[in-house]
Amino acid sequence: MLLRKADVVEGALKFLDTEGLDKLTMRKLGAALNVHGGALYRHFPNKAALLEAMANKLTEGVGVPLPEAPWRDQIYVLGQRFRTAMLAHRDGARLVSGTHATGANSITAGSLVVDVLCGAGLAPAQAGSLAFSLYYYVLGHTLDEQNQAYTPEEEWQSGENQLASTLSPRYAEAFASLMNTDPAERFAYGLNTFIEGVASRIPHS
Amino acid sequence: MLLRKADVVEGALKFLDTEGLDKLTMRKLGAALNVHGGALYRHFPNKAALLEAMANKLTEGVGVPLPEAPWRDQIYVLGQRFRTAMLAHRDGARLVSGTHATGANSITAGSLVVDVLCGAGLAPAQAGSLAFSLYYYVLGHTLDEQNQAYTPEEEWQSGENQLASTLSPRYAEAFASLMNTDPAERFAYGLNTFIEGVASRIPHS
DNA sequence: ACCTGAACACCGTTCAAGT
DNA sequence: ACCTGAACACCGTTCAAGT
Repeated sequence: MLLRKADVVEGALKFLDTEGLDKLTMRKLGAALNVHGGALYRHFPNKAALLEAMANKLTEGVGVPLPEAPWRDQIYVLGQRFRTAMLAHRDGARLVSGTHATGANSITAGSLVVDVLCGAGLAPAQAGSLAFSLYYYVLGHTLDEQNQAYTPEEEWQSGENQLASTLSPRYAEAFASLMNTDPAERFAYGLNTFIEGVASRIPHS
Repeated sequence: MLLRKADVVEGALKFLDTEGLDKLTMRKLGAALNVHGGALYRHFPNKAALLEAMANKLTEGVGVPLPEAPWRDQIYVLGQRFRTAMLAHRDGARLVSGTHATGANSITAGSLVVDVLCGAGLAPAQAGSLAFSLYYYVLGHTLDEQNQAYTPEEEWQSGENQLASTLSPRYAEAFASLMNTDPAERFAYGLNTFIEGVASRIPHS
């Protein structure tokens, strides 16, 4: 029953799906792997390293080579890939957001974005800046989506809605319509809006 | 030496500046206020409620009425206000990102953004969607800024840079230039790029 | 090399009892 | 009403000792 590093990461991601990130503790994960909590330190120097390895595993596919296409489509695909990867596991976005994103996968993905944007006509400095902007948007959106998915409906209702409607009828309408549209649709809308912003930065296009 | 709710929040924000969010524990905050940790539960039902009150206090000024101006300028000001508010305290962005943003201030700020965008010609549903996009960008950017400010330079150097340069020279160049430009400038660039994206969503403008 | 068992130094939270 | 003192049920992490 000896464990390897990859077994621990795999088991941790499985644990994540069934129990959630809040319950992922070294002792409980150990128990799920039929091992004491302390034994996990033979494979990872600390919990943060485990979480980083999990996040890295989660975003594995994001940086694979892109099919030839116009730059807008390529950026769109990269954003969609990143979101889909995080949604593949419960609390995936929170897991990724909590790590330092210093893993190999985020680097290859980031360099892909930069390459695409440079190919579109942007200077490297601007491409890098906008690559991070894209990252913030996708991560933030997916984080919100996933939090609401696992949050009881009532809680959101109580806090936001009642205050909103007394404050600004337009805000109430906007908020209500947000709750009624598919998150994937909202995500795509924001992603394309971002892409149009990027387009405005490209010289003479 | 009796404490009021506001005293606790104020003391907690002061503690945040000197010690950081990671060290902000009920016991230590209590000690800083000359009180035992358990006493804080007379003022807040739990730690999450304290953090939410802190985040709410932090973002107090974001939602104050805007001077008359073109919508682009108004959105720009709102983004700048939000970033500035979070930067005003150590770990301010992390504090805000950890709470459910259900406070009164985030609602007034959000409704301001929606109102401005609707005034610019957007439908409420789209305005709401883009208001969240803006929120994700500003929060994500400020989070990164603030994390790097309190992170030893070496750590970033080791992980990112060495891998990046072997992977893609353009990415390495982009990354290096990012480290050498003022965060405020990068923030403004991304914010204006977002605004141009929003502009592309406005009918016949 | 990998794991157990037990400990250390903490957490958030609760609650009788004091003032 | 607010606080103390002490406890409960946990954490991450370490480390001798086992196999």
